[in-house]
Amino acid sequence: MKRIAESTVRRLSLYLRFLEDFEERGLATISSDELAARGGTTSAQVRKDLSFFGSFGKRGLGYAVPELASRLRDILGLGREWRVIIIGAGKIGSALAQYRGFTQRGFHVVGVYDSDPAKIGKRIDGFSVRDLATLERDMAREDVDIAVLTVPAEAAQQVVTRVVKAGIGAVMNFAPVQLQVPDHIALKNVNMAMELEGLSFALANRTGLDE
Amino acid sequence: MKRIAESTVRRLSLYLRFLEDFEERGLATISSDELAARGGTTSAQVRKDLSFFGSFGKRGLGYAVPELASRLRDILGLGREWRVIIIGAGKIGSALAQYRGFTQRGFHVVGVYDSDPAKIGKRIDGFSVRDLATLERDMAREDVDIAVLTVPAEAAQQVVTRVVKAGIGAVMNFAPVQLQVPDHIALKNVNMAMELEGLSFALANRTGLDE
DNA sequence: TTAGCTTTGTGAAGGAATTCACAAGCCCCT
DNA sequence: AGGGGCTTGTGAATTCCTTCACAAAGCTAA
Repeated sequence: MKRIAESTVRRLSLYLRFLEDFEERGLATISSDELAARGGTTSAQVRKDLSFFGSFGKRGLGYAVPELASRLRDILGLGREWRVIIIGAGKIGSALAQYRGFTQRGFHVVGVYDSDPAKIGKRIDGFSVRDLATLERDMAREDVDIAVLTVPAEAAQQVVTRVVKAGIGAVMNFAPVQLQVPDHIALKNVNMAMELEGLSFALANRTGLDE
Repeated sequence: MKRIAESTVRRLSLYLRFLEDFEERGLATISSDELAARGGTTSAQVRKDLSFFGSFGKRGLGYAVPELASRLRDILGLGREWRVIIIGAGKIGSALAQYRGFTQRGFHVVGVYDSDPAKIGKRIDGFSVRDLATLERDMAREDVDIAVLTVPAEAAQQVVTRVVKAGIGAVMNFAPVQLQVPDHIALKNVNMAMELEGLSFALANRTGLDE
């Protein structure tokens, strides 16, 4: 398959959310134009994005809402449950562990880890925080697809090396460092400070930057 | 000034973090090559990014670490304090209110709001959660630069309209909706679900997508 | 002072993503 | 059955971003 741009995948994700909205409201079809208006993009962009994966619409009519939603879920791999561990039971890690949006979209948190003895054993939303030392043993026992890293920046590289070695497929990194991982591992960085600095730049330079 | 790409600003933010690292360790100069290696990019990219704002290096030598760091802070508007309000005192909002990284980089949280009577008045890390109804009155009294939105998706557009009307300059939106704001308002979306779906896509399609 | 090594700054080239624009297809109405 | 009105799917054009490649400059050492 042709390489799909990151930006395309992000938009597919957006489209899906709108489609689910429409689905709930019982609408049968939607046009690329309507989808575009919701997502702040253009109808050509919507059609191009979808065209990478096939042609799902009917000319003159638009897209069948439930069908397109279902196709997008397939494309995005949301048909199955992904098993997630959260490493780092601090503020952010705990908030994420309790975040309902995860489960709603098929991301099932199976474990929360920390290396701080004060946190190990604590209960967070039904999970008992596990000792990071047992990570490898646990991962050998239970399948884990995605690791969410909410550890301090200094520890992040070391931890990611461990989860990669233990066979993780994807990593979501909240630490403000650029992690080194092998090419076949999917890596996403979420960096609050960087986002804020983007806003700061815009404010300082009075540039609108609506995404 | 020429329009600066979003991606460039993100990288500047990264570079700055590395420079601060180097600064702490007392290194005097750094080359575009070293900066690039840290940031997972190329030296040409680093030089091009910087070139939009001037020429800060010395040929044959590289960049003076403290000087470049200081220039980047200026460019990113980190020389001053930005005043931030958080709207939505749920899990994520509370975690952000307590997030030290904000203050460390000059983002000063001046208020936390909610409209739920059960949350109003509660203390979060030194703040008493304010009634959202008083938003406009408060904003007229105290300068606010940035609003962080951690409200439910259904409420987000309505709330953003209010803060924009009240004179906000920038918005960081955690709700999984695409907000409509005037062109002159800077808007950043942080969307956990979208990031996860990016990973899901990568896993489902076995595509490495190191950013 | 000059030669040799290094690294910047930047036009030009190349590549990637978005937008344009239109033929092809579908539906409805008469 | 044919015409009119819409909307898709997609090559081509365009715009935006990254990479190349090299002249210009600085430093060191002899």
